[in-house]
Amino acid sequence: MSITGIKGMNDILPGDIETWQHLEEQARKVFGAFGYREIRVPVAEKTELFCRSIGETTDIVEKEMYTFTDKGGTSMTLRPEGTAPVMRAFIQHKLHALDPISKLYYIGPMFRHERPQKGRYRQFHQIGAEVIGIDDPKIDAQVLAMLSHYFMTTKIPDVSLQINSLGCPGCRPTYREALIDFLEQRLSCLCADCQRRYTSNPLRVLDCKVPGCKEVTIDAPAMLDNLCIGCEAHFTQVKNHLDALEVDYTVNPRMVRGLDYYTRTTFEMVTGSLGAQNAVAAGGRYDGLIRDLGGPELPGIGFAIGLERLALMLGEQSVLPPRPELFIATLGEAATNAGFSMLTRLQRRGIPVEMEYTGKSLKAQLRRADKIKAKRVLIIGEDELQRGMSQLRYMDESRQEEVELDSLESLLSKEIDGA
RNA sequence: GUGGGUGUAGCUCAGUCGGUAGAGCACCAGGUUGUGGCCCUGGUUGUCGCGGGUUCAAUCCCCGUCACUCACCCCA
Repeated sequence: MSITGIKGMNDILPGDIETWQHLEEQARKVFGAFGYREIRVPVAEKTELFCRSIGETTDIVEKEMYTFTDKGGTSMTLRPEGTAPVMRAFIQHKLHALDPISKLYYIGPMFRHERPQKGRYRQFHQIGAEVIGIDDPKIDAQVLAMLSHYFMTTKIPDVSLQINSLGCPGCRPTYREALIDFLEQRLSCLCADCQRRYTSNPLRVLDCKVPGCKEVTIDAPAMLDNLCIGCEAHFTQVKNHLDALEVDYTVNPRMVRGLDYYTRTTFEMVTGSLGAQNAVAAGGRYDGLIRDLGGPELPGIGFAIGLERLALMLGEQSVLPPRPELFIATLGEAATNAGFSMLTRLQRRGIPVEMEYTGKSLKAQLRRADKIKAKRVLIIGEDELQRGMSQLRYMDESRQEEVELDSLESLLSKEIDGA
């Protein structure tokens, strides 16, 4: 039995990779325009970083982390998400001392030991963005405007933005108590999962899909009705700015987050076309995280986009691979050697050129040229070579003309640059 | 961690009410002693996921196992 890859960790092959490159290029372009710069951090961190940031009692920390001890006895973990490592780097290198405002983005793999299914894998990829140092509601709106714009430019179909506010350490505990009181009276009506959630994470009961639970919680107190004055004002302004920027959204008062560090504004980009995995991007504000990790008292907001999910939505092979500008077909050893030199010369000029190396029939060479969708084919035969000529065939138009070998390079350069 | 589905050619799948397998696509060659896409002809490729059981005989039935997949939980 040959060796196979690890469950839930996938290869991205040529043919699919073009879609990924497109998604990444668009992100660099869009995020760059909004003033974000890339940061690269390691895939592994000390385990403690994730325990402290994500929350000890979250599913991620309790059962989904790839944690191991290295030879020096340090407990390390393959990052399950990107925000905590970026904040760690931000604090460690004191980036706030250089500039009070940081806008950062990252692209890379994350790891969670879950049971794989459609759109959910053990190694998955995220594009994330973070803004540190601004708590103005305008930045919340701008982050959402950028996220929406990214989805628009990448032509991801059927997504909608949902927003909510989770309050702050001032108002959330009060609300939580009120919710627990409400649920306590109706505990027997809740599903088994929700009875468990009641103690572990009561807010999650609001997010339950079981019809019975939905019915019970229909009259439950909502976070949005219990925000403190500051959070209330912040959320209102976020909505006003979103309206002004013409960003479409709906308020979903039941949206909850899986990570403990979120405060105030939270949001998800959701779709109906991915089965159970309806979130393709998610994020929110985390005003206490940097301080909790031992850094300065600075607010932050950010999001992460799930690349596998976007690629699934766009469809495999949705982005075509680049076409070779030229395919060199030759007949006879002398012509083949001349063609091989020509091939390398053109490639050094940066022009994508291919040829057939193994002396097959002209028919076979043209078949291959057609298969790889070469735009042109250069045919060099014995007699042409002696006259210093060649046939340049334009495949899409099924026509060809005789050109001097010496003038080919300049001709090609002109045609390709002119296009 | 729990439950369902599926494992036959590189891919998508058919099939044998138990007698060791086929199609389409793909690939290769020829039809055109030097010209692609369409068409025609021919050709290559399989431990029928793995292990055990029943049987004269198992790819097919039974048991186990592994893999993939979807869903629950949770999440990007």
